[in-house]
Amino acid sequence: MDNLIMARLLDQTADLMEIDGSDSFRIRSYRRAAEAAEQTTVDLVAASQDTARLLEIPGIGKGMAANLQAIASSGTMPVRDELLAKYGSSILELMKLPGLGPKTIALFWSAAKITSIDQLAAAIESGTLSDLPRMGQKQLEKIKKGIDDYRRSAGRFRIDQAQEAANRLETYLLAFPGVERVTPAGSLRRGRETAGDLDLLLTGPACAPQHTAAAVDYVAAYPGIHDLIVKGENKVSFHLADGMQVDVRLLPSESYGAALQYFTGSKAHNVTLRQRALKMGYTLSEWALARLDDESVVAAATEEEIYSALGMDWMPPELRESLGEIEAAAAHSLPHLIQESDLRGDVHMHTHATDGHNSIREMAEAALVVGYQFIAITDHSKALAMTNGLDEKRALEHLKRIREVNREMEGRIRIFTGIEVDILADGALDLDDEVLAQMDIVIASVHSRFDQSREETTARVLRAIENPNVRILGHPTGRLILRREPFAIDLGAVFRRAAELGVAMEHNAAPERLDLSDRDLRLAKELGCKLVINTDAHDIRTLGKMNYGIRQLRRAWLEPKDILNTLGPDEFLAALRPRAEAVAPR
DNA sequence: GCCGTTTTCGGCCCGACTGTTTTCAGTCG
Repeated sequence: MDNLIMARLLDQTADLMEIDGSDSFRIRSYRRAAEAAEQTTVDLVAASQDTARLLEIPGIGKGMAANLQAIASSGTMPVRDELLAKYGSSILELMKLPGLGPKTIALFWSAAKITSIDQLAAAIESGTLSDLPRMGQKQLEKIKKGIDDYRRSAGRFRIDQAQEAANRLETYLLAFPGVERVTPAGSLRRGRETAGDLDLLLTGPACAPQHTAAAVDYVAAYPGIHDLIVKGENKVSFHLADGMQVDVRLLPSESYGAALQYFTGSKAHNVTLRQRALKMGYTLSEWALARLDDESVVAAATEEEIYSALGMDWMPPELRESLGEIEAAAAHSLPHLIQESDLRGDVHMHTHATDGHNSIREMAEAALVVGYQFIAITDHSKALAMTNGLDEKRALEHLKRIREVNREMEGRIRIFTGIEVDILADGALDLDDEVLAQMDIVIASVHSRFDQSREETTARVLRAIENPNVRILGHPTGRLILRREPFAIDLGAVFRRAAELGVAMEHNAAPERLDLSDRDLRLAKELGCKLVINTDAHDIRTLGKMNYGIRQLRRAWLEPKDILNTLGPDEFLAALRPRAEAVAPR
C-alpha cells in the first residue's frame, strides 16, 4: 500500500459517489484528498498512526483522516465498501469510457441494471436503451465508439506504468544474492508508448545454467504476483494484480548480449538482422551469434560485439523497428539522436495563478535545478474557466509578475512571458490580440469538443494558427494514451501550413499524452515543421521529466538540431515565428 | 467533507459545446 494506491481508492470512491448522486461538494472533497495523497511527500501509511500529522496535509480533515486510517489498516474504507456492494466494482470501468459520465451510468443502472461494459455493449446492440430519455441514435453511436476505442487499448499498459512495475521488481530481484543485474527488454527498452507485457533479464552467478533453482523460487515468491503462469528452469512468468504480464528470464552472463538483443526486438528488426547473419555465414539466436559451419560462438556477451561482428555499429534500442536502421548501422551513418541533456528549456508550464501547484518563482528555481537556461510561464486563459483561466486583465497582471520574477532571478535563468490560449470551436482565440501581442510565447491549444468532424477540427486549427500572435500549437492531437483516441485532424495539412507560417508544433512529454506519435514526428520533420518538446508541468516535480517524450523523439530519428529547445534562450526566441508587429522592448 | 471564520455554519473554479431539447442536461477540461 503506497500513497498512489490510496489516492486511487479515494478517486474510485468519488466516482462511485458521483454515480450514486451524492452531494457534489462532498465528492470534490474526495477528489481533493486523492490529489493531496498523490502530491504529498508524507508517507500516509506511516502517518496514519498519528492523526495530527494527517490533519496537517491540506485537504485532509477529520473525516478523510479516518478514511485514510481505515485504508492503511484494512485496504479499504466503509463508504467505498457500501457503494461497491450496491453497484459492483465493474461499474467503475464504465467511467473510463469517453463521453459517458456518472449521470448516464446511473440512468443505465436504474433502467436496465447495467454494471459493466459487456452488459452495456449488449444493451446497445439489443436496442433496449433507445427508449430512455435523451438517448438518440447519435448518442448511442458515440458510446458504442467509446467502447470500441476502449477495448482496442485493453491489455496494454502505458510505458511509465511498465517502468514503475519494472523498478519495483528490480529492487526485489537485486536483493537475491547472486543476481547482479536486472535489465528490462522488449518494448519498454525500445521506448514504445505502451507495453503489452514486461520482459526482464536476470544475470549473475545465481542465473548460471544448472544453478537457477533457488533464484527461480525467489522470483516466483515475489509478493506482487497475482497468479503464476510458468515456472521453468530459466523462465518465470506471472500476472501482477493489475493484469500486467511479466516474463523474467535467467541467463548466464556469457549470453547476456545475445539474449538482450533477442528480447529487445522488435520482431521485425530481429528477422532482418538474422537474415543478414545468415548471408554472412552466421546464425543468430538468444544464446549467441555463431558460425553456421562449425557452430563456434562468434559473439554473445555484449550487444556491441554482436552488431560489430555483423559489420554494424551498435544502435540505440529506440531505432530497432526495421525502418532502415540496419542499413544505416552497416553504413556507419546512424543519426546522432537527441538526448535529455541536450534540452535547455521548457516553454509550457502552469502556476497556481490557474491550475498549477507552484508559484512562478518556485517553477523557475526548479528549472534551475534541472539545468535549464530558460522557461516560459504559460497559464491557461479564460475559456478554461474550470482552471480559473486568466482573462485579459489578469493575464496582463500575471505578465507583470513574470517579468518581476525574471528580474529577481538576476540572470540565473530567463523567464519568458506567455499564455496558453484556447482555440474556440470556430478557430478564434479566447483572448484579445492586443494582450497576446505582449507575450513572448503564445501557445494555442484545443482543449475540448473532440467530437467535431475531421474537417471541422482541421479548419479551426488552421484558422487559429493564422493568427500572427500564435507561435506554438499546443498538444496538436489531444492524444491521451490508452484513454482516448486523438481527435480527428488532418495533421499533414496542419504541419504543412505551420511550416509555412513558422509556427512550432509542441510534443508533450508526459507519458499519458505523448501528443505526437513517432510517425507523426517523422512526418513533421519531413515537412520542415519546427518542433518543441514541453512537459506542460503543473508542479515542480513534473518539470524536467522529459524522459518519455525524448524517447519518442529518438524513435522518430530526431537529432538535437530538429528540436528548438536545444537552442539557447535568445536563439530559441529568434527561431520562433517572428512577432506580428513591433512591441515595446521589455 | 473541508475550510475559515463576521466561530459552529455557509460557501465551495465554471464556460464551451453537443444532442437533445424548444430551454436544458450531460460531459469535458
